[in-house]
Amino acid sequence: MTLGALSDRTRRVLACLVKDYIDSGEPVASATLSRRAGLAVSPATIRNVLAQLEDMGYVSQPHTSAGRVPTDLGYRYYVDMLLETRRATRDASSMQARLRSQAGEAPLFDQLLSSASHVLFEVSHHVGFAIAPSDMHAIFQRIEFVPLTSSRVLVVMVARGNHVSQKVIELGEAIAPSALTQAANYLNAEFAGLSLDQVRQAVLARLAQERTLYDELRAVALELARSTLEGIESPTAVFIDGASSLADDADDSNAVSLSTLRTLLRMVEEKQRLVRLLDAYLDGPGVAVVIGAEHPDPQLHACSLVVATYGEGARRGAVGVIGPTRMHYSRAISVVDGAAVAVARYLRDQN
Amino acid sequence: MTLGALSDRTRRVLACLVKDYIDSGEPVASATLSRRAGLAVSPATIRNVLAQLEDMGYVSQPHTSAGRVPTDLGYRYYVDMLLETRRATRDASSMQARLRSQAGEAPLFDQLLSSASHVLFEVSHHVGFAIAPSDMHAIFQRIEFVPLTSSRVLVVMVARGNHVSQKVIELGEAIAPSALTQAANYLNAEFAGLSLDQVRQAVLARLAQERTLYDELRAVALELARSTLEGIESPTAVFIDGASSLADDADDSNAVSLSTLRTLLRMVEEKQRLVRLLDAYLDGPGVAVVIGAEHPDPQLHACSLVVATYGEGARRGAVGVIGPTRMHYSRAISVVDGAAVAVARYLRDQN
DNA sequence: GGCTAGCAGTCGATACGGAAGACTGCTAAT
DNA sequence: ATTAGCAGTCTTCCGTATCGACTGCTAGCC
Repeated sequence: MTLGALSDRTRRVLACLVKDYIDSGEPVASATLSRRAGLAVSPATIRNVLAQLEDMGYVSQPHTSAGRVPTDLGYRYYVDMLLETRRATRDASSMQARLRSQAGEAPLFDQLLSSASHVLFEVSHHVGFAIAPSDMHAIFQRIEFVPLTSSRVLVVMVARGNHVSQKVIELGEAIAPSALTQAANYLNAEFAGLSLDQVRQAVLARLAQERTLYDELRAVALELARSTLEGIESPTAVFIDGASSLADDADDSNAVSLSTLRTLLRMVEEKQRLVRLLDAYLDGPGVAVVIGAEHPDPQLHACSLVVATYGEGARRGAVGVIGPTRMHYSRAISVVDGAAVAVARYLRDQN
Repeated sequence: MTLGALSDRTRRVLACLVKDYIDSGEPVASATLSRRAGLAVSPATIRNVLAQLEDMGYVSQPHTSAGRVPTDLGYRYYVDMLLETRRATRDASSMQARLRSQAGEAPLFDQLLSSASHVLFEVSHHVGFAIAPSDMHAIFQRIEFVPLTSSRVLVVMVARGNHVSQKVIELGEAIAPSALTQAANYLNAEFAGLSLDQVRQAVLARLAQERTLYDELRAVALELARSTLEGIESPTAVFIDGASSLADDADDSNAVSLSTLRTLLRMVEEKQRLVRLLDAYLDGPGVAVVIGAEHPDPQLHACSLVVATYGEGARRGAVGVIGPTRMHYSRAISVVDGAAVAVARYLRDQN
């Protein structure tokens, strides 16, 4: 469906209708459009146009004597128009400023993402989220062992981009603090610069090779590294803010029903569901919009998703907004785009 | 209001009415009570009793020809009966088992609390939460500095009870990794065993005294410690789970309205509000229940709160459940009590 | 051919009324 | 003190009537 398939006038009518409906939430009448679309034609003419648009599936009537409401396809057309015109006018600087004032000067990566979800919420008035890249492909920078008790160790692992993760390891036997320091030194010297995935493979390979354990220090270090990296891939870090906006959406009877509200709240809790959901959508760079019935999950047919990726290759994460299909798309798109750019810039600056 | 002010029969009628209403959500009729209360009296007699209870403010009628519904005062009486009989029959072991299977073998303190909020939600089907004690009174155990760049340092601080906090510090000038290690050694040797509050005061005092800086190493260490402890008191860690249950409560028209749902969702986001709320209620040990209009905030008049503290003195935190006034109190009370005991036991076991 | 004025037609929203059903409160009897 | 019986009250549910907001269509106009 190319953008040129509709006449210029028809397009303007559709755009005006969608905008009006997004603002008011009420079905839009032909008289209203005749007044506001700036086309100097009578309501009757608009009605003819609307009848065409309805045939093509862009708008629909809740009932015979009501105005028109955009269908998901109508929203889609409108959003595609927005995305088309937007390419020229990106402006990430205001978003970046907001993000900085929210996150502070030297945020950890997690703090940055958390702030991003918050700002996305504040600006869009919908649920905002930010998803970290999978840990597996993070670049190993440093590991540190902090003794808690004689046989229990806190591992702090730093990956490039101020990405910190921590874990407690229970050891079979007591281990001296000095041995821990040496182990950390060994691992830091040996593996810095590799991805966590590569580190894990390398560690396993060496453990298999040097089964003879002629060097006890090295054996301990490798064993510690193995335990640390053991379950690292499973949970992707996800930050969500603005669930309270869903209550506002549920107020409008024609926005979000209680059952979709429940679904969304569940998703906010069980964040990995959101990750799985996004995996299906993310391919190219730039902002993607998924509208209503375009979702595979029927529970989400009342929702739209605006999402953009940041980072490159395997080190890719996403930020975005979830709201009712009747969403202020132009604002959502620009804020999500801005956030993605700002996060990408952060990662680049942290070399 | 002592528990004895009502005759035995009247009390049984009230208890049965509350239980029935909690189960069904419908106003309870005199005929129903006559059947179920096990009192072998006719509905007419029950009606007389109900009229008394209504005069005393324990029950009310939604309208003239409806059954009775407990008032907040009625719930209060019922809950006080529960708390009275419960003292004997505490059983925290099943809760502890659940918690362990959720949190794993060697959880960080934060992980434990997060799991606690989750289990509270799962068992009670209402919003579960867990609040950490204020950081200020945590016992300093160990500090570690991890260099990120030449002038940026990641601080990892461990407090007793597997309580880890981290922060990035931006330094004015470059600092050598070896200096960081020495600084950490110095601080660990000097301050282990003090509360963070005490550490901070000691650090400030020494910085003021030794303004001459004759020992550069020590000056650097103290400065690092100062930066680390600078903003430590502000946010108390709060873990909340089960916001999606609010959607279920909002289904029942007579449970929670959309506006209180909004208020609660806001509280889930802005977690510090919950902390402030609780500060008002927590005094003694054991389970406390706040019902409906007993809340100072009118927005919460449709909600009840079941909460218990763990820990002692200044190192005290809380766990609990929030739900509609029509809540399954007996289950909520026992699960909250169990969780508090389990968390307290964890802290004790971590020496 | 495209545009528009006018008009009949459709459907939701609102208000009203009456019947059914669920309990209660009261009274009088036990 | 308890209870059976009954009148009274209020919600809920349905059907009907009216009002108002739009549309679709047709006929006429540029």
